[in-house]
Amino acid sequence: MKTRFAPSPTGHLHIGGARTALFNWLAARHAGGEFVLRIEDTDQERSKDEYTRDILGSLEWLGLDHDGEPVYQTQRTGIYREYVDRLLASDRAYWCHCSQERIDETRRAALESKGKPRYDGRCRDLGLGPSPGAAVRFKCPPDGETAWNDLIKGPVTFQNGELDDLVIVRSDGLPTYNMAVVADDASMAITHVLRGDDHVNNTPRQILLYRALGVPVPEFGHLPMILGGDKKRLSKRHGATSVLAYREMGYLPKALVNYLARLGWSSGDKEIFTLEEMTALFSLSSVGRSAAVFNQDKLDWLNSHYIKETPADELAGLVRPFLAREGVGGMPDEKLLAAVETVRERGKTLKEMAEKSAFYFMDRVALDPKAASKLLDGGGRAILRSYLETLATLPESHEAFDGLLDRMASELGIKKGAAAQPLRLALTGGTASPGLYDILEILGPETVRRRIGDALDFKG
RNA sequence: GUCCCCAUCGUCUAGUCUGGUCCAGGACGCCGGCCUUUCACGCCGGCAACACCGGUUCAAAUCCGGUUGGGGACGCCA
Repeated sequence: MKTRFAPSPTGHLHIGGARTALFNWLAARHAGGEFVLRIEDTDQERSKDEYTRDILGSLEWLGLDHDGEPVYQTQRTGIYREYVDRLLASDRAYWCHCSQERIDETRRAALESKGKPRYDGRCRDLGLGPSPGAAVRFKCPPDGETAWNDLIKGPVTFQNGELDDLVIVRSDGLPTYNMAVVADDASMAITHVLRGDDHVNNTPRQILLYRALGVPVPEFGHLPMILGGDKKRLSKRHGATSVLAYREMGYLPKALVNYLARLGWSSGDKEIFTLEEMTALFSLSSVGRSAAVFNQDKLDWLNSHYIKETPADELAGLVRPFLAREGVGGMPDEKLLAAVETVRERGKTLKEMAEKSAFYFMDRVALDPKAASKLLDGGGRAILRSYLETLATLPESHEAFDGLLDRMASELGIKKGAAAQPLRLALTGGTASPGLYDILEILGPETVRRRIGDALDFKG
């Protein structure tokens, strides 16, 4: 088995493309076959190198390695020329001199009369030759039907009469998508073409092209679309769609891959999969046929799961750049590690973890005004002063802090929670945080004293 | 408009091929409780679906037909 992922570098690699790549990768790896990458850059207008880099970087981040070097369509024009010549020579294609205006007009008229917009075949039997501005069209059989057994959808049939004579070489000499894909997949010996559902209606045209060329037709499998919450095809207006945007938001590649795999594919009740497990279990026959709605809550859950599993030192290294974005850095590894551990179960993303742990590393924390006005009244300040006194007598160890809250509460005759909140506010600036004993230990006596002092000085 | 495809909890899905074991299972989310120094984590419990109509059959989520709904495609873009 040989599969390929063939994105066009006209935008960032998005969620849908990533899943297509993943399924191609899984199918190939499961079968011990090859997975190759082909950059479909024949659209001179919109293709950009930065997008190619984005696609390559995204796949690498996801851990989807490809065999061999990526193939670029713009470097294969000789191959296309060869295939087109064969079609021309065998009278399966012809030169078309129709102007863009005439074609547009025909289409407009067809749409107006509620028909299917299609080329009327004016140049089909004119025996025209090449000329500047001319295009080459494929002679589509007017009768009969073209069918295939889709690996995911099952049997699909199209009446050839529905198809028209598609352009296979544009007037600029470059092949169009359908021609290039067929020439490439044929010459690269691709055995299984797995792509988005939006390509089903290209498939009969391509099969016709394969047959006209007299080359083996590969197997086809069309993956259901990924939709947004409104059940419309996932797009920018649904929020982040590019793979790298998810990296920026603090998602782990394992989580994204796991999520994407479960979008359309399943293996019984299993939800958590490593790439290795997916590879072992993957089967196109267990890929669903209906479109799936992208659900970030579930992605978040998976991300939390993988965050919980990540070894401490690795996790600390992953959070560090996010902390830098929060404006803190230069902390010793040991302190970073301890701090990150306290937020490991409190953040759904690396970004959230950084946000929740930044207070450890700031010179001064800004007190949440609402909480301050509520907690730093006379009583609250008295509690803080008690902490100052008590803490001064304590050795700086976690064991020493043990039970501190209980002692303070009984000493002051208040509830444990009431004793904790003013201190939490002073130390972290807010009312929700990791455990106070951990914070006391990580912050150290000097910082603790200073922050309590700052809170006592706070003027609402 | 034409063509193609799809249809189980709010969402992802198991079950559909090989009808009965499914008054439909799991997961996310949601709700309630427990734990608790806050927030989380964790644990326990709960709500929640076979789109509709006909047919076949002793029996249908599962097979057939239709309806409705949804998606996709109709480029010298890919």
